[in-house]
Amino acid sequence: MRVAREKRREQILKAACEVFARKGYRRTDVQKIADKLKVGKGTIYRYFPTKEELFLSGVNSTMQRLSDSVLEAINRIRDPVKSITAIIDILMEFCNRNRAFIEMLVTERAEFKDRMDASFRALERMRSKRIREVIVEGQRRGLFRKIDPTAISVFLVTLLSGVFITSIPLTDASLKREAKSLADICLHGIIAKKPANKRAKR
Amino acid sequence: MRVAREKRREQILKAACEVFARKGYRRTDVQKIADKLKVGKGTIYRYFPTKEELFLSGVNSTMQRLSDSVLEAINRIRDPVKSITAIIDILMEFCNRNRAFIEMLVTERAEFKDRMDASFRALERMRSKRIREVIVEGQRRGLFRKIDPTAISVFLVTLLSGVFITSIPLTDASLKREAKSLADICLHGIIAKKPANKRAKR
Amino acid sequence: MRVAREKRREQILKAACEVFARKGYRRTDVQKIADKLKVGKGTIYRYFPTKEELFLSGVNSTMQRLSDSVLEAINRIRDPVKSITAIIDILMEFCNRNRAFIEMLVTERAEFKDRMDASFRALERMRSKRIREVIVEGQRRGLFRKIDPTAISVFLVTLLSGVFITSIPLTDASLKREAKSLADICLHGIIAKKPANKRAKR
Amino acid sequence: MRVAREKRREQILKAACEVFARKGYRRTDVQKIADKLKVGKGTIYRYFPTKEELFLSGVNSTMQRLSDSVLEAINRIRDPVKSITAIIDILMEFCNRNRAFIEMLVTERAEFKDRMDASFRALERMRSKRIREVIVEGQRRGLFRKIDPTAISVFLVTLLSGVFITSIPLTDASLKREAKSLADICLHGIIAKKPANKRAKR
DNA sequence: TATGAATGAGTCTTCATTCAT
DNA sequence: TATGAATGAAGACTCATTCAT
Repeated sequence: MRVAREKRREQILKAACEVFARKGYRRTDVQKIADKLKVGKGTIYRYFPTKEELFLSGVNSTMQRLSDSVLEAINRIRDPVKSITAIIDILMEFCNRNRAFIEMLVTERAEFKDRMDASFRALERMRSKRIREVIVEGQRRGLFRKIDPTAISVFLVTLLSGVFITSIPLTDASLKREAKSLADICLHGIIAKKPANKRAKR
Repeated sequence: MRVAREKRREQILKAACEVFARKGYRRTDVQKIADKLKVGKGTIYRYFPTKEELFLSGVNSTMQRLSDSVLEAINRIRDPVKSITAIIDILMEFCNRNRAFIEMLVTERAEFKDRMDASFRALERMRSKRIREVIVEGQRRGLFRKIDPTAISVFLVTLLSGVFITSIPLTDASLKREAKSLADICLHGIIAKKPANKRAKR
Repeated sequence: MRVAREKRREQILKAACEVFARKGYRRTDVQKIADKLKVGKGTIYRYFPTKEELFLSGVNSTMQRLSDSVLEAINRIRDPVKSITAIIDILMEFCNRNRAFIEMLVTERAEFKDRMDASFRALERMRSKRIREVIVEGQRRGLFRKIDPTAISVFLVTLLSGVFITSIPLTDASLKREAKSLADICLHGIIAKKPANKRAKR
Repeated sequence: MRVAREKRREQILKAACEVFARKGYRRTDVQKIADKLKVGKGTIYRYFPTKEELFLSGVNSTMQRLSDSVLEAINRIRDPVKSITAIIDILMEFCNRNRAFIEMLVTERAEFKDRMDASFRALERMRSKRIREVIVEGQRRGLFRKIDPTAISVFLVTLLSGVFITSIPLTDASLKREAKSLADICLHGIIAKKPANKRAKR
């Protein structure tokens, strides 16, 4: 069945992501992706020169989407506190929606260490650079504690990475709740603030 | 070269972990492990029935070690605040020491989802159960904020998972420093605590 | 782009020969031929039922041209000595002009042994039959040595075959020169003719 | 069935040459070679990393043998005239004995133009260099006509190349006869030497 | 017990050919 | 008539596992 070029490309990418996500890169037979689409194996190779390219295309396009929405939120929201909350929110939602994809991403790290880390790290660096800006701005406004901004940024990236890989299927409602509590603890910590005199003694 | 059975088993396990860690499960050729040990391939199969078994044995034994030292710390330390700090510390040190292994673990998730998640989740559940106990105890003593203990436990597991995968090579000194700052933010949050009247408004 | 059927056929044949010559039969992708002509792949199949047929058509038509010009020369030239010279000349010029094609022919032998040798040998037999006639005529007139005409014919065919495959790019001038010296040695041999008494002693 | 390493290598090379010779490089399925040896396909890949390498190894080892025996003859024989005869003789015998291989060689030229021509041309150059020396020596002794030695060498190489590809199965006896007549014509030419009265006496 | 040669199922990739548009 | 998207058979190569020595 003939289909417009760009559309077919999208179809293949989507199906491939699903199968890769479910089985992992190595265990995925290109034939399986073809079967899923009820398409000949050759068709897939008309659109992507190798299995690897297919995989990486899926990864990159999804990563781009994520990165874009995080950056957009940071740029849109003026309040640093809300920015932090928003980032956690967006990431959790993304992870929940793309659970399968995340699995894929994780695999990829091991498989494509070399070829991938480039684009991967690039995104990461950009992300943490923006996050750092948010932090510095928050400190400037006296909203955030005056500790090394890098330490905060490392903390956030670590937490966000954790969100990335621990994703458990959640309903929309419980997702919101969980994102909220994560942000809350992230912002206020675990320790009870001793009322009058004694602050957290550290 | 004849060696006591148990010792040889350990040797193989160690070499296997190293190679698996570097190349990933699929990309690791059993021959490579044999080469590394200067041993025939058949020898390896005399100790482990399949490649998969070899891999899983490596994972389990290492995970067990990690789990043990975390639990030991929790059991030993009576102060909940110090427990939190200690857990982060231990985990970071472990991850720093076993970077290669972590890579392996990560791969594994995708590869062995079915066979592995059992033992994996078991550890995780146990770990978060103990962490939960620490939290509840902390709240009982008025040290921790009175919020849903599950929320805190989820927060901590998420953060620790992040530690798990974002591991970057660190010197012992900087490792300590980073663990400390992570624990600090974890405990006190990001928000500046407005002194007298105004609390963090969120 | 509509073109008269016969003309289009020629175009395809020409392009195909060039590509086949450069890459060899197996390594030639029909797509490449289509690309070269800026034509759809299907179009080619409208003119030639299979890739093999396309290839063989190219071979046959070129071989026919060569064979025709050799025979024409033999028929036109009445002097057997000049005939020999002419044959060498024509062949060398042909090989020089169709170097790429020759490569193709050579490949073909291995690829199409069965289907091809028929037409190939046919030409060869015909050619050597004519050459034999030239020789016999030369002997009748006392121009050629009275040795087994078959031996001479075998010698010539062998030499000509050598010309066929050793073709090196030559300018027109050096081609002429080389053809001349080849013919010269072919006619007079290598051995110095001892003047007075001692003839070539063999 | 286990076999000594070197011996197995030879077996594979031999079988491969035969199959390649019969079917051509491209049409040969490595499986076929394995079948012929009643061996697993993997076994072949234990000895030769790729099909191409297997092919080239066969070519090179045989070419080496040929080149060696030609050079040996040239070095051994002191009489330039006999050298010429010997070269033709050796080559014809070699071609007759290795007909299948020759087919393979011919294919190779087209398939491996780049990778192969190196070793091919090297041999060729070496061979024609030695042949040239024989010619110059013959001229020095007044045995050969005083024409450009390069012309003679080109003539001989062309003729020998022709021998190479026109090989037709021959009995030992007819082979000897044919080699003899080829050398004879090569040495004395076709033209009858009209002295005074006596015709070419042969 | 230790070895490494042998095996062949499993996969990626190519490309001649078909056929809906 | 011309096209080029789709197809799937064919074939190179890998590597876990077996087993004779």
